[in-house]
Amino acid sequence: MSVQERKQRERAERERLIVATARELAEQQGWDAVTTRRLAERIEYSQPVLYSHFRGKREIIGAVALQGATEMAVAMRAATAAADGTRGRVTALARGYLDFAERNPAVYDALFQLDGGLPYAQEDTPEPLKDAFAALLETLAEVAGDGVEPGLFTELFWASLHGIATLTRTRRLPPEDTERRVELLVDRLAVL
Amino acid sequence: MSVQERKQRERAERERLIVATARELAEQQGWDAVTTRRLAERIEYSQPVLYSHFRGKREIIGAVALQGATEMAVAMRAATAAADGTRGRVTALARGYLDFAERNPAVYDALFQLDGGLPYAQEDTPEPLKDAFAALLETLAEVAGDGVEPGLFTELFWASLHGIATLTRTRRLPPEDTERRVELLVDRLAVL
DNA sequence: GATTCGATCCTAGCACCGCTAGACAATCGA
DNA sequence: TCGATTGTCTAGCGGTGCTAGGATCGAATC
Repeated sequence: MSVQERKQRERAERERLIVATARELAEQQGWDAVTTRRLAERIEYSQPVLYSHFRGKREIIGAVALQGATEMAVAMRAATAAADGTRGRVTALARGYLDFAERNPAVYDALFQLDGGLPYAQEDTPEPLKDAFAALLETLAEVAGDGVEPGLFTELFWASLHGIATLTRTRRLPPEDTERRVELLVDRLAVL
Repeated sequence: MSVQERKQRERAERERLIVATARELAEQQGWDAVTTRRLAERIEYSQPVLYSHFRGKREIIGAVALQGATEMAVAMRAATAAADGTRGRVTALARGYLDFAERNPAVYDALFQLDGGLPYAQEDTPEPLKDAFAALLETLAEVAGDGVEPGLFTELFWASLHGIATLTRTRRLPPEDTERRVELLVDRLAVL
């Protein structure tokens, strides 16, 4: 029994190593640089080992996304907890979101740009994803306004942040005005 | 002279064929399916011919993007022209934008998701891109509100639409509520 | 303690990718 | 008619994601 348990532990450890290495490589050099060969070399195993843990590259992206979702939820809750007042919390949330996206571009891509094979906005959506959305909802529900579903409002607010984050990072929006855009967004969208 | 002119014409014609074929293939099967081999086969030339017109695949994406920007500007102006009242025009603009994105996903990707090697938000930004932004600005300037730069407001509105468009297409937002999101967006962001 | 047997891992290879060097043919100007 | 230039192609480079099949190793059995 104990031998099997040890093997299982080692296997789980190796899986964590794969995900961590993929994430690290992606943050350092972008997801294009995360090839199965390079990844295999870094974890000091051969390529096929990756396929004994994940169906393919897509699933590895998905694993990074799930890890990222948990961290993102933590980051957003920490940002809002440190802020005062309704308006302050909403602004802090928006900044926290964009900050996370800027600091963890590869994770953000895994979550919201790339195909990680994860189901979103469904019943079988993984818990970390639901929780990240919940973290947004918690703060935004109180500024949705009368007669507006908090969920719908959160989706819209999220979409706006997502647009800012992605367009800014791909240099389609000049980065220097981000703060003003955030303030305008909060001012207009939120009912304070 | 006339011989050279004919050759030049034929060359230009072939370039149009490449761009049109790339776009068609991308809309049919996605950009991943647009490989230089397949593209070459479809235009009935060998692969290297592509490289006598474009530096590489990236530039082909850029060419599709420019074509798409022109069409998008036309589509948005048409949408607003057919609408009545300030609010009607803004709503029509938003719908027109999302409609274009949904109907031309590959072109939309070339414009706003993929790397086509084009400079955005700069002095040397190609005219079609500037004009597409101008088409947004024309309608949105009048609802920016007092003391808010129309350009900044347009960027934010655009980012929100972009977020809705991309998150919806990748199934991260349920598509059935798009119309309600648009109405909420217009209601809140625009100063009517 | 030797031997079987199953799990584990690696080598080698598939078909495909973007891109390019160099051979070849067609066309042009002298 | 001949050389030079232009245009196009074949073939190939190093890379990709992924997998088949063989080697190896350790645990369990005799």
